[in-house]
Amino acid sequence: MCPERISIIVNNAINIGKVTASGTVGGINNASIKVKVKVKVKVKVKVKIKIKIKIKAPKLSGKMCYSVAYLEKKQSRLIERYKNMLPPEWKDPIHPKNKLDQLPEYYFLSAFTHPELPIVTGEGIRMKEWGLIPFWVKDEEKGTKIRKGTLNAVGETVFEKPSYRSIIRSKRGLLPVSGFFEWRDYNGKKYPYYIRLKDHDLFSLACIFDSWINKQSGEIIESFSVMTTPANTMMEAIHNRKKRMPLILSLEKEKEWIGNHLNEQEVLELIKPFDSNRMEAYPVSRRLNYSGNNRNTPEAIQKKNYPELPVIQS
DNA sequence: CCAGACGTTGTT
DNA sequence: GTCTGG
DNA sequence: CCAGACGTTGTT
DNA sequence: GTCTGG
Repeated sequence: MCPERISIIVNNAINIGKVTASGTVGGINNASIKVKVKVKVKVKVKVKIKIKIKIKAPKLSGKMCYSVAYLEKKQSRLIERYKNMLPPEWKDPIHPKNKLDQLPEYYFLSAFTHPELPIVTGEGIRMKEWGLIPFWVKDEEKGTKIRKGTLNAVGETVFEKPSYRSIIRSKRGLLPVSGFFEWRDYNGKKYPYYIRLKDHDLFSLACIFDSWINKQSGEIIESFSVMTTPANTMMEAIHNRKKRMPLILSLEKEKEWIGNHLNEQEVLELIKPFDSNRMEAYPVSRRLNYSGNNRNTPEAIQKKNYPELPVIQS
């Protein structure tokens, strides 16, 4: 129940002590507690002590999804892929609303550059920037700051976080990708892996999105965050102590996710690791480790053999 | 009451 | 170790 | 996530 | 916008 040791420092024997300690608390590993102590001296010997204890559960830490490949150039293919969940007018690929025809192929895109990508929503496919700016952000400076940390949204806590808790109920979307990248830490070296589905088709990363209005300029920024969930066995093997992966939705679940009649429980039901058996992964060039390089080249998804690296199976 | 945070990751 | 930039 | 920097002064 | 800490 109690941390292994707590030290209390009392200043001048009158008031204060503020202590932090960590250990196992109530069965929670690595929980940290903050103890605030108020001491009132009554007589020479008698002391009244007030202790307030706050237990903070450890953060769910996670490895994440910060880079993807998007290799589908043709908007018609994209629309075809998602047509059973798009509004009727979207079933016609030449409808004037469709302005996605200039999409290049993206071999490697880093979320940290806030790329603009097509997001499938209940209203259709809309371009949005990666790195969510919550609607309540006051100014551009704050928005720039906050979006560096909203590239991903932890599935288990998404109904609690101020940045996400309201939009998770109504603004859910899909980021179509060809694959994504994760780094494996082996003998102190970082090896990037390209991960995709065995069928090599486009698949969907679940995301949530928001609109932000710049009050100064009137500009509207549409942005999104990719959901994450605990890793499946393959993603765990790509090691990294983090044990997380992006939320991949199966074909059947895609439509449900972007629909607007799910309650909290039903949304949480969808936030589950994807089946390892349907995924594959292989190492790629360590050139991807350097953001100074132009990483958006076909080499990014080319398999590279590292003799020292044990193979990972799905 | 007001001011400030609001996110992710990382680590021994 | 910890922060910043990509 | 990764790599790379990590200080001060002066100036417009 | 809404919660937390002071």
